[in-house]
This record gives sequence, C-alpha cells and structure tokens, in this order.
Amino acid sequence: MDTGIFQERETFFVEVVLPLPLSINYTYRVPFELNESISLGKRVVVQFGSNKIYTALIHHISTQAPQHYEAKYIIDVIDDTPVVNKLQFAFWDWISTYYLCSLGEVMAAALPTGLKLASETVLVIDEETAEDQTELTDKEKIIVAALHSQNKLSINEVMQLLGQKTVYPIIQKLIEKRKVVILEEVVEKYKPLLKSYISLNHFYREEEHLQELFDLLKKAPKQVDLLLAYLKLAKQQGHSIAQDVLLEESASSTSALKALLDKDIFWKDKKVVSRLRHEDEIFSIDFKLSNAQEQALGQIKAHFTAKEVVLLHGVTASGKTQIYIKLIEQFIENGGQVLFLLPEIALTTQIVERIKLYFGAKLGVYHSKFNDNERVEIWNKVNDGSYRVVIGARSAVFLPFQSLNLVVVDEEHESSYKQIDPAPRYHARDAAIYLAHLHGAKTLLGSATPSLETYYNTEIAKYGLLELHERFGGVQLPEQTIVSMAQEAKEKKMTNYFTSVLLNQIAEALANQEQVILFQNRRGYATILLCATCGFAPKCVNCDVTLTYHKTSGKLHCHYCGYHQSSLSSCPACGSVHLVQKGFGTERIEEELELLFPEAKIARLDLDSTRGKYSLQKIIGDFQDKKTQILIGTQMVAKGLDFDNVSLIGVMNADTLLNYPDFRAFERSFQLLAQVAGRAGRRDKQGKVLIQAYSENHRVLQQVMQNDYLQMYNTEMQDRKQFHYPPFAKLIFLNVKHHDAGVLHQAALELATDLRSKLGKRVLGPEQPLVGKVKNLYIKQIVLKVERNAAMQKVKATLVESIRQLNSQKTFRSIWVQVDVDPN
DNA sequence: AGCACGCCGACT
DNA sequence: GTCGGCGTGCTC
Repeated sequence: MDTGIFQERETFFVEVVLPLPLSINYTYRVPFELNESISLGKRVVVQFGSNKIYTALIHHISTQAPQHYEAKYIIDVIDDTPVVNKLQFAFWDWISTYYLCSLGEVMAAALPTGLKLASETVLVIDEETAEDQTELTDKEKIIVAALHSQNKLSINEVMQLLGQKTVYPIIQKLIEKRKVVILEEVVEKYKPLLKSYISLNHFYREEEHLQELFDLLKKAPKQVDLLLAYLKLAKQQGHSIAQDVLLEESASSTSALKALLDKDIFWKDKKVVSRLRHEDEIFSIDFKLSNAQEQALGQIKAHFTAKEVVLLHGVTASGKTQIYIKLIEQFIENGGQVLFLLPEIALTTQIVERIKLYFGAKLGVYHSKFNDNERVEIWNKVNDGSYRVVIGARSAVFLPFQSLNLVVVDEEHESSYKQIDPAPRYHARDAAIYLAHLHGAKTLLGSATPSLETYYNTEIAKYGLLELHERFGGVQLPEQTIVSMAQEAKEKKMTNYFTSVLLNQIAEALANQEQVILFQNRRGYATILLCATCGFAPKCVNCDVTLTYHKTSGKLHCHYCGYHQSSLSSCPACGSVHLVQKGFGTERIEEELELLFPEAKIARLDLDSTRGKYSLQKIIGDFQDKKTQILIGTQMVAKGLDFDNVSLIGVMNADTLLNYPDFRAFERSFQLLAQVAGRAGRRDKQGKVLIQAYSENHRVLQQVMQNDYLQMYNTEMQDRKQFHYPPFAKLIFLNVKHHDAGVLHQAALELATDLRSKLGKRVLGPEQPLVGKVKNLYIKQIVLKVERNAAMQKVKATLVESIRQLNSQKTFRSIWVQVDVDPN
C-alpha cells in the first residue's frame, strides 16, 4: 500500500470543438496524467458517439463537472503547443454568429485536413477464435475470405465487397460469432517529409584513420568513388549530405552505399525537410512607381491614419499590383505579417510568380492546388512567423497569423470570395476586414470595378477612397463610342446585327493586323423561338424560362437547368409552321461573321465551346498567339485575360445589359461593360470600344462612357432606395426544404409569419414559385432582411428557436433549413 | 457527420 | 418470415 502523502489533484473538464456541424460544444474530462498538457487551442483525441474518434480543439477549460451527464475522458493531447490562437478563436466566433453556422463547421473549414484526424473503423480477424467452425452465411464467408487475403477491411470496403449499403447488421453478426473484431484506427494525417542524410563515421574524420579507410576499400573501387564524392561535398556543405545529392554527385548505385552503411563507415539519419519550394535569396526586381502610383501610395497611407479600410479604385492596367507590393514591403518593415487575398483563378498566373521573386522565403502561397501535407507546412510557417507575407485564396483568412499589420484584397468585387457550399458560407473579403480589425491591422481593397457595398462604404466615409484614372505608362484609356442601332436600322445601314460602323472598324483592325473581341452576353443561336401566328414560345418544363435554340446541337436548351429537347418544326399550340427566331447569341454572330470576313480566323469563347478539357486553354492560347483574329464571346472574355494586340472591342447589343431588375444585376451589368472595355488596347496603344445599342441614351450607358462610377452608384441608389439589397440591409436566405411541396409551402409560410412577429425585421417570402429541387426535396426561399448592424446573436437565436418549434410540430415532420447570408 | 434504432415494403 | 431501405434522434 502506498502510504505516501495524499496528493490532491484537481480534476479538469475541457469543452471542445468537434469538426462537425453540431450546434453545441461537448465537455470531456481530463485524466490526471494529462493535467499538465492541456491548454486552449491544443488538439485532443476524443471518442464521440459509440466508436468514432476525432480530433477536437480545446475551447474552454474548467474545474466544474457537468451536472446532467458523466463526461467521457479525453484520450490524448496531440500538441505540445497550440495550433489555434486566441485571435483565431475570436475570428471563428464572429464567423459562426455572422454567417449563422456552428463553431464545428468553422473548424472543419479552417483547419487543413492534415491537422484533423478521424478514426476509421476497420475489421480484422478475431485471432483467438479464428479456427472455430461456426456456420457462416455466404456474405459472411465473403468477408472472412477477404480478411484472410488482406488483413483488414474498412466499412467502405465491406460495402463495396457486398455491393450494398447496410453492412452493419452483418458485421454485428460476425462479431457475435467471434469471427472478427472491429478496431478504430487513427491515422495521423500529416506526415513530415523525411529525407535521408549520410555522414561519415566520426572515427574516419581524422586524417590518419581516413588513410586506413582507403586501404581498407582497395578492392572496392565503387565504394571509393562514393567516399571521394562524399568528401568533396562535405568540404562545401558540412558533414551531413543528402543521400540523393550524394548518389547523384558520385553516380554510384545504392548497393555501394549500402555496403558502406553496413560496414558502419557511413551513418545514415533522417531529417525533417520542407516540402515547400522557396526562393532563398531575395530577388529584387527593382521597379519604380510612376508619379501617379507614388502619389496613390502616399494617399493610401494618409487615409490609414483615420480609416481602417481603404478602397483603391484603379482602372484596368493602372498598376495596382506594384502599389500593393510597395505597400506590403513598407508594412513588413516594422515587423508583423501581411495577408494578400486574390480570387482563386488569379493565383495561378504570373503575378504570383513575380511577387514570389520579390519577397523570396518570406512569402507563403496558400490555395486549393496544394495538397494536405503542404498546407500543414504552410500553416506551421505562418504560425511560427517565418512567413511574413501570405498570398492566398479565400481560405487563407483562416491561417494562424500572429500579428497582422495589413490585409490586401485584390479584385474585391469578385463573387468567388463568397463561399457558397458548405457552411460556413462566408465572404472572404468581409471576413478579412473583420480579421484585420481583430489584429488592429489596416485593409486595402482594390478593384477596377468595385462592388456596390464597398462603394457605399466609401460614400458614407466609413472607408477611405482613392481613384487611379490613369493607365500605367500613360497610355490613354480606350476611346468609347456608342452606335445607335435604331438609327442605322432606319437608314438601312445594318447588316443583320452589325452596324456599318462596327463592320468598318473590324475591317480596319484586320487590315492593321490587329485583333478584335466581340462581346455578346447570350450563348446559342437564337434566344427565343416564337410562333408568328399565335405567339407561343417553348419554355423549359422545369424552370419557366424560354428555351434557347442552339444550331450546333440542333436543339432547344434551357440555360438555367440544362434541360434540352429537339427543336420544333411546327407550333405545338396552334400547329402553324411559321416559327421565327428572335434574339441572337454567340453562335449566330460567329456564323454571320464567317460570311462577312471569310478570310479571317474566328473563334468563339463561351460555355458551349469550352466543354472539352483543354478547349478553353486552346481558344485563349490561339488568340494570344494571334492564330485567330476575332474572338466572339460571352462574359468569359471579360475576366482577367490579358491580350496585347486587341485594338477593338465590339459590344454587340448593350441593351441586354441595361434591363436589370435589382441592384445586384445593375452592378453586374456595369461591371461587365467596364471589364469588357478594359480589354481594349495595351501598353503602347490606345484601344477602341464600340458599343452597339438601341437605347443609346440610357443613363447607365452614358455613365459608363464617362467612367463615372460614383455618379452611377449615387443615382441608382437614390432612385431606387431598395431596402432589400446590400448595402442597406443584410440578407439572410433561408432555404426551406421538404419532399412534399404542399407541406413545404405551409411550413415556409408559418416560419415567415413567426419570424416576422418575433424579429419585427423585414421578412419576405416564402417566394411563390419553388426555387428548385435537390434530390427529392423541394426548396422554398424566405428572405430575411435585417439592418446591416443587426445583432446577429439575437437573430441566430430566434432563427434556431423558430426552426426548432416548426420541426417539433408533428404535422410537418422534418423541415430542412439551409441558411446563407448575403449571397451573390 | 456518423451511427444505432425502429418502422415498412419485396424477396428467399 | 427476414433482409435491406430509409427516416429519426443522439452523440459529452
């Protein structure tokens, strides 16, 4: 018996976050031996549910035992130092309240897969009773046979083996028959990359002993070669030489190396090395800012003294990137870190390579192209501060920054910053602004076509604003002209959809060996097929939209849901054969242009022409290499493509962009127009933009011409006063799902009424038509509009309560709700 | 998210 | 009769 001093040890309980969509956190008990190891932000291994094992994060520590249940013990503490810091937890909390999701969902999104381990249930033969001759069913025999050949089976493998979904009862039987046992196998997902290093036995490092060694190896010339190679390398790099380097240098085989290792002449050890490629020396691609850029940089810094966020609104090719680089450089001079966000697609371009060269080993890149192990290494390098600048896509906001000084969000208007599915459905730009706020850092937003809400924030002086109207290098902005199609039609100057002005300019550009882009925001051949007798137009059976005729496929397609049917030769309503095609798409333009300019090479860039795996690359590549002269495209031509020989941009029909029902559509329209126009002309030559329109006097068109976005926003906002769109309100979209359309409608109605009475905020919906159908669930949408600064905590609580009540009503059985905030 | 439990149709 | 599908509820 131990008669020593009775040591009173405290019992700790930890509340942990599990990477699962659970609305509450769970509490576990800490075994005494782990008392010293626990601290906030460390990962622990816990069992959750009957047998699953997960990585959880310590979120709270207390000595208070839970009252209504017996807490399970934590199995182990994984980390020596926390992987998540306090600021990150604060950030996660904000995301979970603002975007109405659980902390577990944030954790699942934030931690790289390599840091989340989950157990896998595996079957193995029960060794003790394996020889038993119990009767087995056929299926059981299959499993046992498979286990004899491969030792273990995962549940998934059993499912595949038997070709059925429900395998648990069968496994249960096998366990009862004492044929198999199940184990929970936990795999630590992140494995450091180990590299073998070779060094010479200390004994031979002395001159005299080395001589002995050469004598010893007289009969083994290959081994001598290897030794010589080692000595040469050791002189330059020290005693420890990478195995692959050594083998390459000596051109020896592994057998010679193995012989030397066996004789204990060489020693081998493994070292952890980085998977990340890095530029060691800081490569200074020295560039000077133009006067305009220099001024802008100064003004940004001046704004930062009073404002946390500044918008840099600079026209296409105004050289925003150089300004970012200089600003980042100045911000990291005083210590601290910088986060540079880019939309995913932009991360694969040469901009990143250039910035990499500029910042060298101080820069980390983080986006979806990296594998799990690489992401963990980037995570660790941000955590220990060796990365001072991180350039990344939206998920980079979750990296463990120690102290941010500056956040730069380029192309802030890009809708790809919004995570759509799954939760957390966050907007990386907004989240980054909050993250910067938490760190006491500044945020710079950059765009040539800023979003509505950002512009609004500059208008109310919440953000600072800076405009760059000049292209870098002093080239003039494209000359923009509107051609009235109504006028030309009256004068009978039109050739189908082309005005004489446009045709002349295309001809001129082609004669000058320059390229042309034609923009038409409709794909297909004819946007609508109309019966001339009765006015019938075929509509989609699912979506209530008119079908578009595609000549390539000879079919009528729905651009909304993808439904298609063969084209009609007579009207299904009245039987008339007089069907007319109205409206034109890219296919039609391509066809007409081929007739008008038979000698020109023409390509089409839209969703249909880029179906093939490499067709997008090919179309763009051919145009860049000037193998094609004219590129016809939908909005795909507007984004991020850099061509240096395009002298003319033709907008085929601006009217299709001017008919917008709401703020977001309005925003998209003028952004598209501006982006398309921005493709014209490059470094040394002014480009031309020709806009064909019927409503040439449309206000937006005039304002686009004057490049006066501010005016445009103001007019639009004052005229419309639409409460239900950002920037005035925060929108919460509730997608209520149920497999019975009638019940769904009833439920949506009740939910809306309930929320209206409880929140007193504006609630729209349920919208009349069903929004859609996923699997066998119908969806109805309820829009909840709350003020921008609404207390989301309260909103969330009310929502949860209302949904809970609805779910508990037996008549509704289960209602599925998915919430999104400010979707684009 | 898993996973167990329990209720129902279509097969030996 | 039971096998296997699927809906429902719980996990510290």
